[in-house]
Amino acid sequence: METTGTPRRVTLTPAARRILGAAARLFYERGIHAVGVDLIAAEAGVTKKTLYDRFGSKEQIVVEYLADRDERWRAVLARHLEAAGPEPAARVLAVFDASRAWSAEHGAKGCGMVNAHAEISDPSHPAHAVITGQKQWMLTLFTGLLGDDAGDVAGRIAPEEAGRLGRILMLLHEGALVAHGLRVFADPFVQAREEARTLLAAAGGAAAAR
Amino acid sequence: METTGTPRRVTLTPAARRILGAAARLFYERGIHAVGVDLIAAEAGVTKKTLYDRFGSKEQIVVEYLADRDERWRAVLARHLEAAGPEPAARVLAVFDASRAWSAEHGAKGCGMVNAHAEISDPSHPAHAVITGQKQWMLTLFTGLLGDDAGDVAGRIAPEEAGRLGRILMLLHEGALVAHGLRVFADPFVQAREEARTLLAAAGGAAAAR
DNA sequence: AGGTTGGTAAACAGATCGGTATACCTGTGC
DNA sequence: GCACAGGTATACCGATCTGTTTACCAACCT
Repeated sequence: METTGTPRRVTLTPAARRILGAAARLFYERGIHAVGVDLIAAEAGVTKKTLYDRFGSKEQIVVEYLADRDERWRAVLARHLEAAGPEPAARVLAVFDASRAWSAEHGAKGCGMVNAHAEISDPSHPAHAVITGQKQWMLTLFTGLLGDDAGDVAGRIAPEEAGRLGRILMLLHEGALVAHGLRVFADPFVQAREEARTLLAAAGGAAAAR
Repeated sequence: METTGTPRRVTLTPAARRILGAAARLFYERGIHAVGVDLIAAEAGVTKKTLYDRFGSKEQIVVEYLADRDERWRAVLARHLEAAGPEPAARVLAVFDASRAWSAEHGAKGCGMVNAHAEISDPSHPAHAVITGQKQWMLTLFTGLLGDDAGDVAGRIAPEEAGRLGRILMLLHEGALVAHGLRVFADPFVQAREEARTLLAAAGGAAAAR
């Protein structure tokens, strides 16, 4: 599973790192349009000139923010997947565990990609590809965990069934992100994980019986 | 099922109606912060003075936009529920049908409430209550359709099970809204509806067997 | 010794933001 | 006959927006 994209268009000097850190926090908490570059510079303890020397434009900071957030999420996810072992069911459940841990620390307002998408109308905006890219990647992850990437392990299921089940898992996962961000009810990731477990047990049972 | 809230803080003169219509379209398509009052007034064919005479502030237009969108969604939903008849399972599936129809016409960018929430950081903002109110109402709807509101019809299930299943349906529904808005895959409402049907069949079967 | 890199400090530019003010017009109800 | 509600048209306000400019400084690499 390669970590595609993110060729890092910007050299991350110490100041640039502080800018990106401040921007990430502010963009996520208050929204992209609501945060000005002056505020980002002030919070990073940096002058506006430095900010524009490093990033060139606010738009570029937005792209870098999203790409960086995606990268950090995938790193957290990779750790959970590694700890889960080779069984498809365990690996799928590990995704929900990873999301629960991630959201507890960085997800008080739900999915940063979905939130950014709400503020970006232009589909040709470079951030748009980062956003939809992550969602596509997550869908491929779910279906891949159940099908192709499962290898010859017990619990692997047929491709068409992996596609269908992967999409359902995707819906549960996205729903949990929203429910968490809007505090619809407590512990949505646990709820989603439990449902995923039931689904996998049925599918795995059927696969084992086949 | 009462349509609570929305006491309409504003007298809807013809001009005000055009303002609200233009604001609704622009806010949803481009985001709230990205749209200025000058643009709203211009699109509505109205002067800024009229706009401020009717609504008093942009914030008020935002609140009215969300409350109105919520109201119109509930009207569409009510029609679908009415056509579905008294059986809980049919009524739950009707929610997904309603969302599919609604999203095909007004949902190209996903859930307007979730998108607005992404732009509003202040929890004391009057729009915040409208947003979380709708989500809570939807959760109550799902659990109610399966439990209390089901009356003495066949297919009614135990309260704790209605709560659990209602939350799962909520996750599927929110996930489908996101998947639709970000075009993660085709026809997410159909996918969610199919899964809901499977879940309801299992729960209803268990209830019937009890 | 000297150029390059990564900074600070601070002023500035042009546009746009939400919101207000003044003057004038028109239909309706009493 | 006349006030009033609901408008148009237009100019204006201070604040904030993204982005630029000029001047100076310290560290590092050759």
